[in-house]
Amino acid sequence: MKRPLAPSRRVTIIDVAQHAQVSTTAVSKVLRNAYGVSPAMQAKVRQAIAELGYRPNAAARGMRGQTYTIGVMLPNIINPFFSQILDGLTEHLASTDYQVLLGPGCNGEEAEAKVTHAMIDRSMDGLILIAPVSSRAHLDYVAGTVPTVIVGRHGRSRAYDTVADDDFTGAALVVDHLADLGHRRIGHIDHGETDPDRIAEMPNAIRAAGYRHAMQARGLADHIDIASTTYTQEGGYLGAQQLLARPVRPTAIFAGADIVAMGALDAIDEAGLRVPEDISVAGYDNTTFAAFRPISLTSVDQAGYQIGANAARLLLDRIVDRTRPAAQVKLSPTLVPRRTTAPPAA
Amino acid sequence: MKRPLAPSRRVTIIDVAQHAQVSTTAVSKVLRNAYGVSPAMQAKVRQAIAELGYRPNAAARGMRGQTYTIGVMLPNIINPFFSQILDGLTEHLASTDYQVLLGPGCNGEEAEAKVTHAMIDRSMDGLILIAPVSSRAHLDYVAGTVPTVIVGRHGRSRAYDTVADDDFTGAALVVDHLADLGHRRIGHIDHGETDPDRIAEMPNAIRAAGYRHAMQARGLADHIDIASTTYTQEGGYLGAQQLLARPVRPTAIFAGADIVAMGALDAIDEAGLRVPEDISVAGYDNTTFAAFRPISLTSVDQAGYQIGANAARLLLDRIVDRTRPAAQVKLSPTLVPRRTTAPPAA
DNA sequence: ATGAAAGCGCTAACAA
DNA sequence: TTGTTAGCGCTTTCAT
Repeated sequence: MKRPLAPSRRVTIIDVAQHAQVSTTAVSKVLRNAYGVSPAMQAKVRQAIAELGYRPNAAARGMRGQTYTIGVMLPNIINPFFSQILDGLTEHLASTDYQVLLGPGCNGEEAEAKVTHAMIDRSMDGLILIAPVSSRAHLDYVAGTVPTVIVGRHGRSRAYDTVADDDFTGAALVVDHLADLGHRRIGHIDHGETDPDRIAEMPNAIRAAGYRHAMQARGLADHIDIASTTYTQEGGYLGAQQLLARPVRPTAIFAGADIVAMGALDAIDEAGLRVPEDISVAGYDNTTFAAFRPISLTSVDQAGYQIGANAARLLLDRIVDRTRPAAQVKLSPTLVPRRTTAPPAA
Repeated sequence: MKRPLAPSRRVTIIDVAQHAQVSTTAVSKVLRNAYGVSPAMQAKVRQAIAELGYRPNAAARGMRGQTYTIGVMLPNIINPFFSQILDGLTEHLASTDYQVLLGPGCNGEEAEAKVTHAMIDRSMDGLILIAPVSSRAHLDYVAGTVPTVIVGRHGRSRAYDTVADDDFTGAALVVDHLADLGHRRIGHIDHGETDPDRIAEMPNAIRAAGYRHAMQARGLADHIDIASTTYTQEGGYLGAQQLLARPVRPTAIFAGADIVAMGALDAIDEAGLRVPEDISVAGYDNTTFAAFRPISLTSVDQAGYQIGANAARLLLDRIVDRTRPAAQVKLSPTLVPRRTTAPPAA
């Protein structure tokens, strides 16, 4: 650690300029790969930067130009699906000058507002909001203030781009898989939604709609049976209890999320039933634990990595041109059959 | 969204000052709860702030004073243990003016350096580094630049505070649990470490040392058997394969992390053995999935929430007084027995 | 208790 | 192509 002994004042653009015998403007231009710098100048400046170990002060840059920071808001950090999105994002941004910073575990509109405001206050160059629950009004406000991409929500807006997996099709994949196995009484555990905006936009609502539609398409309209709880383990437990208490029990349960399926397994085990012999169970999200051998849960894999990569691409585009028309990217999920689904007992 | 039709320039401290008929200095003081403002001034300014919907520009604040931002570096976002730490952190910081931003999924020294630099470049007021793998030199450099707390690493330094769980004791909890059940041949799967600094500081190395020590303390020194791989599912798989191939097989495996235990279960299942009838398995971290019914893994719970809360407290202290002596907080883990451990076959 | 004014490090407009 | 200069929005002396 070679450092001057002086009370280490941080190296500034002025130090670099003096060291390289050029103007600060020149240094600034080199930093931003801006137009109008001779190769000789480039070399001189880069060398000075390296020699002094200079790093630009992001706050100062932010006062005039960009901060080279992209904010990503996540609903929580435990869902591995988000981790995949993040991988796609960071990998796509790795070759750029942008740094990704995450807004931590928020749930509910208030927390989301706090995080989005914090990011705007910090002059971030662009925002990626993953599965936000905020109102349309808030999303429009955010997108009106800073380039924004919304991930995992189906509503479209002129103000922001969206990237989402096709949850409607994903639900159909599950229904078809179970129906192909011979199931007819296929129940669904849903995350209940009452707000009309949300019913139109939130993935959980789309999955429920996809379930209904697919059941009809398979001629199983009479067997549509939804337990409306929440996308939590507890919700899965309660939802499965409801479904198991029906006069005629379903032979398969489509849980709207893997974590919901975990709760369902609890209830099924408590009821003394076996999976998949007595009842099949499928989840959604293909979370890491779905693949663990003792669980081996049939699930739907969202193209997390691609979602992230697309979001990054759209955001960079929009930072360059804030006026281009909003884009909607929809990606296709795939079914991952495992050992929790099997033909129904004869 | 009532906003002026003008190309919405952001409200600044000058707008507030004019609106409240006071100086910008006064507004600044109110913002920072600084000394020397009359109640009347307070009221006037606060009202103006509310009426204009003013929010301070963090970049501008950072140029002279604080950014009110705390950076948290996480090794990855999928480990639920980190999520608990984060809960403790954010809850402790919720009542303050500080905003937490996360540095995303890094693995390896290079990525850690990138994130820590990015946080320093953005003038963050304090950093919390969770389970960093960087060299002591880099940690000292970071801590010398900005108030820093290191979480989950056992080395101490004058430059930074540390918060860690007592992995040595945690490993003993597992060994004692298994020995109490009657096991003698207890194998361990380790994340191999060669660097001397790391062997002294990294949790995995401490766990291995704790395992050795506890085995000796129970008079089982002859049965110490470590498969040195990595803390991954793959590492667990390979490690268990090694242990199962011994001339005399262990009756219990202590995996250094829950994810490692998942890999071990794969290998055990492949070998046609049952858990816990033929072999017991214990993990470490008490990750969310350990509690899922099909897994039900005996594990060690680290006091994640407390770790986070302590880290936040120490950091705030240090931001106030950068010269106070460094503190080391060590918290106690607890064993969570579940269904993967049982007495050995007779 | 209050305010005027300097300046943090950088970028952008403009001059040369 | 290069350099000069004026701020960006805030905090911090330092007067008053």
